[in-house]
Amino acid sequence: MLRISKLTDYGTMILVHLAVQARGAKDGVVDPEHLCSASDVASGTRLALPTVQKLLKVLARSELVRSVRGAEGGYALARNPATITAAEILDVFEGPLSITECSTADSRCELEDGCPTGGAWQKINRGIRGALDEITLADLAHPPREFPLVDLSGRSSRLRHRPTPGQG
Amino acid sequence: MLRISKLTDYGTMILVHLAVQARGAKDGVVDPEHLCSASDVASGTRLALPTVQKLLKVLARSELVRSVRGAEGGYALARNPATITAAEILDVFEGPLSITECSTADSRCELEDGCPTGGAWQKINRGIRGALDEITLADLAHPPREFPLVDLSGRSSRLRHRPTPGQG
DNA sequence: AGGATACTGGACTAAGATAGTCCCATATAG
DNA sequence: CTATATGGGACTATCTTAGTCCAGTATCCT
Repeated sequence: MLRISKLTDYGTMILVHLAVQARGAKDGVVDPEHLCSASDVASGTRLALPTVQKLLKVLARSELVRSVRGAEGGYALARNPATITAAEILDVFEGPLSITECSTADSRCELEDGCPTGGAWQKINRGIRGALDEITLADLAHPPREFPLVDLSGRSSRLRHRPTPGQG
Repeated sequence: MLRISKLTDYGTMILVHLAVQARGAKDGVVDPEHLCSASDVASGTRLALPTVQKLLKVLARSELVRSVRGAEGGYALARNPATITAAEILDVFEGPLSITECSTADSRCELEDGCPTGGAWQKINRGIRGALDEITLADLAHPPREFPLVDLSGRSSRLRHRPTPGQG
């Protein structure tokens, strides 16, 4: 379905949570240095703690989130949300995005000569990446009313985020 | 990976094969009515016959390919390749594309109120679909030199299509 | 120093999706 | 009637994903 995985979806929620917290959603004080523990994020996003821990570890290894170890430690965005794009987020969780397996490192097209599609998928890739480069984490963290919520299909206009089972 | 499945990739190869055959690649005679049997397509694309049969059945149920049963039967494109978009092809094999599970029919967002991402993914969806609507099957069937083969990653610039195992 | 807190790294398992194959029924040409 | 082909669907092995858990390490505070 050309669909991102649930973990990527959850990871985006986590990033949004961090962005909102840094913006001072809780006490009105803007503090880009504000650290959130994994527990904070889990309760704030209603995701299961182990899952949140796993995803925060991945994020901390990326350039998007920084971490502080030890008591009173936690996680915070490493950069301004306006400079973090959806393309970067997908890269972190799903690797370099490409619509087909070729154009990745281990590409060995055994039908290369017989493959009549040429490089058209690359053009598609560029279009997709272009769309993803346009959206920033700041956009995602905006309150819904800032987006007109254009409904493409006449169905739901919200993300569906299920809490992971086994908690709560 | 935001990656399409192998079957979708194979299905696209099949469509390209049908487009090229109708264009008269074999004997120079343009014949939009030219029927290809599943065996023809399998040998032409070097994909395994059972896989090709399966995919052609899916395609025949869509509006993209028509079929003729019985001896001397086969498959042909139902429409001009220039009117078949990549978005349609993905729809056939992977269902209506949406980057997250919401905005599909069975959407029940249990965190709807707590979900702070608003409708931004919808914007991403629109961008992606826009890119996919720009590419037609005719583009895909063009010889490679018609596309500049812009290499996004400094790696391979061709699709990787592995023949299905179990067929010599 | 020592305990409490909290991130780090990786292993592990269950569930689901995917890829691929095969069988039987049906339709058509000769 | 037979050979050729599509139609529909079941079936299975394999891979990926989702989710959990454990042992290790760093830091704060008393």
